[in-house]
Amino acid sequence: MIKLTLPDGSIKEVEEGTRVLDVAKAIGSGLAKNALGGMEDGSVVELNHPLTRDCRLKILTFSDEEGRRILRHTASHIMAQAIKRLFPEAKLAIGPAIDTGFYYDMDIDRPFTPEDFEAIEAEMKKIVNANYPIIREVKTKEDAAQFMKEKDEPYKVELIEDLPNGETITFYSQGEFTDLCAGPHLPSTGMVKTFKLLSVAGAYWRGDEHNKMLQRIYGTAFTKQKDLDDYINMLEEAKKRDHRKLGKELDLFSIQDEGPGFPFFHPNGMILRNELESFWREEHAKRGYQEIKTPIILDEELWHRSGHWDHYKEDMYFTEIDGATYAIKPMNCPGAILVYNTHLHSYRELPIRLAELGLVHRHELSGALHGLMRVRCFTQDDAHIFMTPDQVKGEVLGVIDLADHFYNLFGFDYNVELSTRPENSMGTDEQWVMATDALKDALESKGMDYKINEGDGAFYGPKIDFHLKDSLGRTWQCGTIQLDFQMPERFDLVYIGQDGEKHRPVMVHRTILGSIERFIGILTEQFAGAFPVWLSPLQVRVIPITDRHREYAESVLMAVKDVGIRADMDDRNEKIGYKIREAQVQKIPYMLVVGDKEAEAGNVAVRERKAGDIGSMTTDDLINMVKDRIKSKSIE
RNA sequence: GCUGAUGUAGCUCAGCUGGCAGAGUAGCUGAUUCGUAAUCAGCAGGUCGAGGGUUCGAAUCCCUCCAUCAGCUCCA
Repeated sequence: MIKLTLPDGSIKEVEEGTRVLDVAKAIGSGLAKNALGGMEDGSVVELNHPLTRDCRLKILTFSDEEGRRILRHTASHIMAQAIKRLFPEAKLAIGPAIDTGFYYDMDIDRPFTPEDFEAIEAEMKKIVNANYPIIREVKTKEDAAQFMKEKDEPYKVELIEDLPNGETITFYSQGEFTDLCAGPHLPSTGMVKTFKLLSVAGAYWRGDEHNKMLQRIYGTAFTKQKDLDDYINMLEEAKKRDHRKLGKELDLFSIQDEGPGFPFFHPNGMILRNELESFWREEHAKRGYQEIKTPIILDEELWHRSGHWDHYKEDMYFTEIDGATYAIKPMNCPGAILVYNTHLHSYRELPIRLAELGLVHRHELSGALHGLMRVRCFTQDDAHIFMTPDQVKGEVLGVIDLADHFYNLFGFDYNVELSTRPENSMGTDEQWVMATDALKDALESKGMDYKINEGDGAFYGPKIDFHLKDSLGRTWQCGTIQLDFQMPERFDLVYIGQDGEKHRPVMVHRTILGSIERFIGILTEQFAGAFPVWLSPLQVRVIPITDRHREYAESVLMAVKDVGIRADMDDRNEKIGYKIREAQVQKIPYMLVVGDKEAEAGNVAVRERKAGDIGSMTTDDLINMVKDRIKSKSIE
């Protein structure tokens, strides 16, 4: 007998060799029905896995991330099997589960169309109904390679050949279909009840743009039809929150054929943007930042000195002035450095925090452009902090706190990544280790969870990145903290220390919002266009019921505008429902309906965009309520 | 940049195997003066993304380019 410790702490004794599924059955038939796999001492195992030692065991269901992955991985095999039946010439590459479903990469000359999905799904249904047992098998590397050569699956052969020698190589078979796969899988194809193919797109073999482009079919799978329906519904809802759609509807910005990736901000968008920027300025002034502004076009020679020429030229735009070449800045750092170098600095002045809302231009690939999220010109809420080496930790912690402050204000969830030394970077290994450890140390002393992104740092130093989610859950880098020992060296930055000698300062590049444009995109999706009152382009709309109330409405409007609230009046000759609907569609936070009753009592009938009609109050009370909301930056 | 899809009125979209370019909505004009998500009528609105080709005839078929969307790659 062996002892299993279950998640609730209870201990279950079973015979050695008992399968995970049998344990689930012994616990309860409901659990057995929902079981998709097991977690044995922290590693994922299949339902058919025999337990041979004392362990901690958890039965995985669809509510576990790992459980979902097992289901969806099996679904991807079923899809591959169906495609091989319909298109035997398709060559299989890889087919993993992902957070929202699964995909399989195939090499086939004929492009898949969404119309093919129906046929593939129908074939998948047959495979599910046939309920083939899924059988695991181990082969030696030689046998495995031989097997896939015979099947004429070149991508699989390549995968096998890249595995270390002596590795056990597992295969999974269901019916006539056998695939190289590490597993785990469900015990049979009949357990994949609900699935749907979603899209097809190109993907490079092994993610390398020099390799052949394969076709990737995305799908998803659930245990219940309702969950699938909810997921499809969620995708529909997310489309309504898309900042590109809302940006047009709310007249915030536009992107035109005349300037791909170069957004135009409209009056409404500028109000929001200016509010955001003035808040940003206040918060930075409070924390000892000084604001600067540096030119957009600077001599090419500067970019040779900074290292951008060697490491970033491909992403830069250039222009010519009086026969000399100038670069359009892709980053603000060299400008900030030139400002620093206009004086000799004392250690007493450090840290010097030079902030800049700097407009940068970068040549992004045309296919990468995405609304305001990825553009070719954007305003970084940049700052460069010049400091002594022993001030680094304190400064980095200060920036982490500031980022947290901003993100919390909007109720954003964010995740943190630490990016290490990339290829084609400047400096010595020692400098990189030192810089990377300093950032790690700061994160750990904050007790923050973070993911390491190997080789993803800037060319001059490692970085901490803050990622925010859009309406579809895709993440976008916003804040960043980059530690730099290189530029101070290259520009011979110095400060005079206590000893009267010259010393080399350390430099931090950092953003909080990242790019104002991207941040506005994220904000739009987070609030589905119903911005917090303080950011709303229009905060109050006065709506007289008929012409005869116009005069009173005018006096209300004047009173509201007088205290600095952004307000207008809809005195068109339309029915009240029509005007309300329009204001509602524009997501105006407060609608003030005024008719006979209000004019007589000196009141306003208040409709809030989310709560609806919240009753009558005096104009003064309304003004105070709105002012409080604005002042507190309430997100409701 | 790559793979695939898409591009028709300000916006959302219809337009079949090639045969007079449409709807809803927004806009303008008039009527209606109305109590919390769409009042009625009329008018106007187009180089069918751009350029080339096939054809008696092209929004529709072919080619090239541009832009957008999804994904890959890349990145704030």
